[in-house]
Amino acid sequence: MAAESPTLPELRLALAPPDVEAPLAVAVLLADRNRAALLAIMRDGPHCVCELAAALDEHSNNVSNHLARLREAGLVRASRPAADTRRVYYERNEAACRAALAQLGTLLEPLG
Amino acid sequence: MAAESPTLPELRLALAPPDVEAPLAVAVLLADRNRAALLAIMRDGPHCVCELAAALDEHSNNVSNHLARLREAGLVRASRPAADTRRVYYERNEAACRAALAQLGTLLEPLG
DNA sequence: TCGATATATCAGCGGTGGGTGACACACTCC
DNA sequence: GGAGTGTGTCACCCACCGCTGATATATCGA
Repeated sequence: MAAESPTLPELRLALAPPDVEAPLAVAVLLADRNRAALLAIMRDGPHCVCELAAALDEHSNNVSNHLARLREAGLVRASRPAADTRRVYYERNEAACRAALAQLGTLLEPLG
Repeated sequence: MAAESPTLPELRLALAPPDVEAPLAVAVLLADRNRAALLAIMRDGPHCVCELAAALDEHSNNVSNHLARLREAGLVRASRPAADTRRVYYERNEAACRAALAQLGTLLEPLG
């Protein structure tokens, strides 16, 4: 459904829509205030869901839902430590976070 | 509307919701396929709206709208070059793009 | 076992934002 | 001036997504 223009300036080609799926997926994940805040809070170490929910003043089921999204993307890990088996602690996967930032770099950094 | 939990594990405080406005604004901008693709395409230099619209197979008014959003955020610049005063050429503001990536780094990079 | 706490999952609702179409404006060429 | 092209703006519609409430599961203490 493009506006067809028969004569584009100086016939500039290389006009295939670039593949932005990977950086787009990262941006969509970060484009929510609660998910962004969750990642920011967890920079100082692991936290359980109830802590994070209290910090954000949100229902824990909502926070759990956002954490699941981040976990599916690999940005955070969940564990139930032996010292506190009742709670689930989430922590950042720093390697994955670095990789995600690198993906965004494909949009925001200059070419090559 | 938080799930109030009277006894958080080991009284972990510092539970104020962090300020994520700036990186969030960047992420929201990038979290659209057309805007992400626009930034990616413009890495190889300035393009006019009709070129970009053709590349994305989108209506030019829609592309113009997305470019306006990017321009308001400072990520791109618009100009009407003397060689082709009929068209408006958009180019990336690399300094602003670097700054935007740095903002996202506050979410994805380790603390301090 | 029963109750309480913590987390997870899901259907349904409502607000937000992108696409579309109509229109206005700028510029060039005839 | 008038036609054609390129760009910008806006109201409207609709799909998508986050929040909510209900429910299920897990773990521990009494």
